[in-house]
Amino acid sequence: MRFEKGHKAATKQRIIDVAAAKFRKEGVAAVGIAGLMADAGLTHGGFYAHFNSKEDLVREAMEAALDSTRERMDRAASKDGAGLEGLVRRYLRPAHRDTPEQGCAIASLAAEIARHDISTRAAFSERVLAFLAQIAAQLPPGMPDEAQQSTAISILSVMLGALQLSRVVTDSALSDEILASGVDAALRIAQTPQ
Amino acid sequence: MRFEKGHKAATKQRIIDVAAAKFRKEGVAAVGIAGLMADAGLTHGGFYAHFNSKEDLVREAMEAALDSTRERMDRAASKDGAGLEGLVRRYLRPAHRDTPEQGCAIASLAAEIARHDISTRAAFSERVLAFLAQIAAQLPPGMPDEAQQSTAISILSVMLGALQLSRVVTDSALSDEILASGVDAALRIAQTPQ
DNA sequence: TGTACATCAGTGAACGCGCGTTCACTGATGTAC
DNA sequence: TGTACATCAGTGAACGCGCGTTCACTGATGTAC
Repeated sequence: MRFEKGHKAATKQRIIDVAAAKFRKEGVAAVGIAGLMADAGLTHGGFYAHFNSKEDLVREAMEAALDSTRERMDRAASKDGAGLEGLVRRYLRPAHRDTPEQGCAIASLAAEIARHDISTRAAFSERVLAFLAQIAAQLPPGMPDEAQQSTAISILSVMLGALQLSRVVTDSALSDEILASGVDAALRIAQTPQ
Repeated sequence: MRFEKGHKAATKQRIIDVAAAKFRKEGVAAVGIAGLMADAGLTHGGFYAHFNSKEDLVREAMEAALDSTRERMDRAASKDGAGLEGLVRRYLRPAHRDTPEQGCAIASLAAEIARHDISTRAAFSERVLAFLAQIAAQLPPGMPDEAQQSTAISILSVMLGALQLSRVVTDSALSDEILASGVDAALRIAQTPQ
């Protein structure tokens, strides 16, 4: 063979990683195959040796992005027993707002993915459920199961909404205030009995 | 003149209305000038008699969309003294989830607009502030000003986040649950003292 | 009142460009003899 | 050990198409004489 064993798989992973960053930063529709492949150090023709279509890459890149964000959130919650507060503060910090290319793909892509194929949305949904389970695991003990699910949904909603608002507004003081308000609200939702 | 007085202004308004719906339904990047003009009953060449660029239309259509949504929310809050609960329930009802083309452009377009020109984002910001003021006006009396602003931000965040989540998940029971959880959380945020 | 001309919203061909996708080809390596 | 061939990841030209934008033109009307 021309290439060492595992070379093709490594190339595919590189394309996925580049795509996961570009999609989050620029939006799926704004990213072209040629530019993407160039960023991965390849020419566009080789793309279809790795993926059947752009939509296939969208699904795989979005899965990779969401999995990596969830792992980061897990670490933020575990570190020093920081729990839900650690997770929420990590999610709603300025560094996350300012680096969407490494950030949560729900915040950067949910509205766009909602207009994609059902199969892409299904894969997205699966990851949303994983996020919800992760948040639920950090809730105060003694909460009934349905209340846990509902509370986790509300916390994820406020995190998403606040991150997006903080990214779109042009007043940086307001943007910071949005992040801070999101943290407060998320923690209050976790504490308030249903 | 070939056309009655006000004809050109009416045509421009028609283009804006069509664009406001298409952008919200399909995303800005996915909407082309030619298709847009065809939907307005015109040919694409005439577009630049009304707008300097697509970006100009994006700004105007987004403004129109946000203003109309805010008016609807105002009516929902005023009707029968429904207040904040009326507003939130209207925002997070299945009909809103299912008709993004007539719905809130913050939910459908915030992430995409965050990647646009600063001037488009500034116009967007202005409307976000108007939404926040509108929500603040519905909060229980006696809340300090900063708490009002912070609470309004959190309520808007949870409404946005929940609407987007409800649109992207593929399980319709979960989607309904997300809307219901969003309503609960928004109302609890309004009631909880800071 | 009748004719010539000015106006201008809208038309449609054309511009260069990038899109997603296909495909014949390249060329460095491993394998067969 | 040396040569011929098979493999296959990656290349780059080409496909039809739609993009945003420009521009010479149309043609129905209002105005000037």
